[in-house]
Amino acid sequence: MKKLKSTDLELLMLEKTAALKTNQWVYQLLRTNLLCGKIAPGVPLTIRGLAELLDVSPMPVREALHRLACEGAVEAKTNRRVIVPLMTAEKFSELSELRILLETHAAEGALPYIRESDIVNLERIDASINDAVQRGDIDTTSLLNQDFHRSLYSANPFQIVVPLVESLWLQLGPFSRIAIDKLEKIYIVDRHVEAIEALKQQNGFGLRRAIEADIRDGIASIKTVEGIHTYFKGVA
Amino acid sequence: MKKLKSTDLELLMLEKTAALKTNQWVYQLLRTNLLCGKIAPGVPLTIRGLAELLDVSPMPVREALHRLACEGAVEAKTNRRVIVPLMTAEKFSELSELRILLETHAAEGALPYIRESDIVNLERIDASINDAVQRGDIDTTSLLNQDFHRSLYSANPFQIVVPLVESLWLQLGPFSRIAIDKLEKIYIVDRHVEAIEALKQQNGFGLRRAIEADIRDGIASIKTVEGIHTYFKGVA
DNA sequence: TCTAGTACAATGTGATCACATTAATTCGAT
DNA sequence: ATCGAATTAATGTGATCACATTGTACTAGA
Repeated sequence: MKKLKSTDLELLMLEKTAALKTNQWVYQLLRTNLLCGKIAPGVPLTIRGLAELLDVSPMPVREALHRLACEGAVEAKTNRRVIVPLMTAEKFSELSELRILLETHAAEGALPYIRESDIVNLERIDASINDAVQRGDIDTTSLLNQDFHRSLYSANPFQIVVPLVESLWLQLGPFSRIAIDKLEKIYIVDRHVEAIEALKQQNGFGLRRAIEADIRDGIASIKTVEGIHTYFKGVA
Repeated sequence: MKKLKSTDLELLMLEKTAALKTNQWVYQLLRTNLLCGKIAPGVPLTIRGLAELLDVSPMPVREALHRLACEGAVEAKTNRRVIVPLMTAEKFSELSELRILLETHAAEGALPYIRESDIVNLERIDASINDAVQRGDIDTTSLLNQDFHRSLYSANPFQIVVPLVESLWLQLGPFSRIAIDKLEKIYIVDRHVEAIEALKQQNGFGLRRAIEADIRDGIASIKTVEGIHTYFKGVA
């Protein structure tokens, strides 16, 4: 079996605009790929390897990896290996509970600040999501889904919780991808529509319910950790 | 009025043991000082300035500041200034609510894993806290108080929430110091004793109540943001 | 005295190098 | 052929430098 190296990764690339500094570009790129689950747990991520792959100096990569480690997206082992941490049933359960705890709070906290333009924007994102689901584009679905949640919570100008939630997303990382993958086939209720409806009615309780249900739908599609592992066996 | 510079800071130092790498040492040192409120909001923190102050190369400082920025302890402005962010009433309120939300959850999640030795340890820490309070040592009180909470939550081996909570502590930063400062004078109920009692009785609800009360006691001692600003006027 | 413009100093970023530590490979003994 | 030791390659960290950008100070003009 061929040994995996950083340079063997197949990453989805972002173009490096002139406005974006190199470190930001590297960070965003790695982050996006982690959120989409393009980097499987266990693959060793090295500074020089990624620098070569992205054709940049090691310095911005070093910075990006440190930040991602701080956010829990990657784990710096005691030896010199940096990997996407493996998932366990307990960890997955705890992460999901925290998502519900923080995101229902964040949604309710955003409710008073929601304006008409925010609702229009959320509806636009949800339409894009449905579009991506139709096309079977999991990466885009995953990223847009996070956009929806982030946009909602960010309506509150005194928002503290978004970075915390993003850390949870990063830690769930590859596995939210599985949820979406399976969810395509059982997409019965659009919880986003429920959430938007609650926003229009200024219904805090309904909003919490919709957000919680949205998260739980994802959880439900991954019943066992075994399911997770078989999934990655299939990918790798 | 004399302009503040990084090199004018009066930091409480940690000795640099051989086991500790330079970057860890710098990070821990800055972090500790931020948690104790030794670095006032608005003071410009520069890489080279801190490097000179700590007598290390700019590189570990660069790394530490990036990490602290990622954790919300410091804020990198769009221009080139890095400062401890200013506090607002809304921010303080939101941070406090999140503390209650996450820490009551964390405490309850740790409850099933609490062993006799954990309780002994917590009692030992609480005794040290009372000791530090007697001496009027605010810095130690503040750090030990965080130790108490962290030790409790960390009893759960599948803990995800501790880094998130630590981020909140860092963002509250200087202001928890005020709470403790004032709390010394009105230390009527020791919520930590209540929490330990609930642990002994495996009383989840009581534990949540004790943790929430502990946090609210701190909040109550800072009634207005005006109080915060006058506090720092007095210090600076 | 105040303001604007210019020159100077300081800063963050990126790059490259040296070094100690760790992983990987090779080679030899059994 | 297999296992273990020694060698070699690779990695993260720390240091230093160059450069573009930004803050600051000084000066000249009104």
